[in-house]
Amino acid sequence: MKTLIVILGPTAVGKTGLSIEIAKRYNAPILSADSRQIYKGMGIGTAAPTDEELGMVKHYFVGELELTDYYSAALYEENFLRLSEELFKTNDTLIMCGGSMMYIDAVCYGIDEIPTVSDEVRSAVMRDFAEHGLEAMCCELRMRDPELAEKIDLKNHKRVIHAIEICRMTGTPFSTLRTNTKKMRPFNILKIGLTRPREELFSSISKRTDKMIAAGFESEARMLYPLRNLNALNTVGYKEMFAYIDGVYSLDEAVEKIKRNTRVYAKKQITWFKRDKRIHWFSPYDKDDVFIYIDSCMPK
RNA sequence: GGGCGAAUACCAGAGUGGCCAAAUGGGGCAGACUGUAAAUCUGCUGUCUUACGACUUCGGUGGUUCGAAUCCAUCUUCGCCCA
Repeated sequence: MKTLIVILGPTAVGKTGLSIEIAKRYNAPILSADSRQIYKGMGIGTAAPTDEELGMVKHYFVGELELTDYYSAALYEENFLRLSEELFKTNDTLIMCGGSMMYIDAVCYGIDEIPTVSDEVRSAVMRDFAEHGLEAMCCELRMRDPELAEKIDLKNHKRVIHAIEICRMTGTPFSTLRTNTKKMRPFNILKIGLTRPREELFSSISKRTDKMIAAGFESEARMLYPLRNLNALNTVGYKEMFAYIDGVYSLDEAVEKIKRNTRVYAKKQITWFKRDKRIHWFSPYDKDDVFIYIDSCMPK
């Protein structure tokens, strides 16, 4: 039986380091589960594995996409499953490492089949939203899919807009496409969550941010600045650096904002992962405990 | 030594007799989440497990008043100015 070891946890907790050690020990490649490290040119700001680290263990899904590429959790699921099937032919163990909650869940539990929204529909909906506002969109949603309108957060324009996109796209209510069923995978999944006391995590975030700056984050951001409107760059770290380049913040202010927004992000990750009872939690310092746990779960 | 000003919840900072447990911002906490998710959105933030409720607060103390964060006296601390 094949095994996928999932290393997850909030940002800056120490996933990369531990995943490499586990990878070496089990002679397994690492499949990153990070919605931003997957893009090219964002290595510093996303704290992606360094060239040295990439040299130690074969990594996938790191620095592969162009910033202009469309991507989503569903695409990730598809790509991941195809790749893992291939890799499992020669490996008993694969490692997934990352903190993108939805990507991890898409692979572990599956995500419903929903057609990709065409550019025409998307821009038409966006235009309507810009012209008529959120309330009008909510009205449309109540008409097209009353069931969903009851369920989703109508103050969250992203949700409302997407729901309408799907309804218009398919001609059927979005809710009929949501099966809410968990898919089975042809491999074992072992979820290792890394966690540390809040204060420690926050100080780690602070230190890592300072390191990014020292490592040349500003010039990386300046390089990407012309592309700042791309979704891939609607990302903690880059947003604040772009505001600094625009003169909205001083560098110090930008750094403070980055630290704060990274803390917020880490909290959201923690909140999400809390729900998943299949995760076994460890301190990143207790490597031996992690190894013992993995060994005890490995089929032999 | 003298004069003036300030002291408000974790921080900053409004409030200058009742509508004040006290605006607003920051920070913090909690939550939602099925297609760009490091996105987007929500709630809480004096204490009392929940509150239409109760209790304790606005530097300290003592007053005035039916009623004080708001007025008076005094003390303490800080800032500025004159010596």
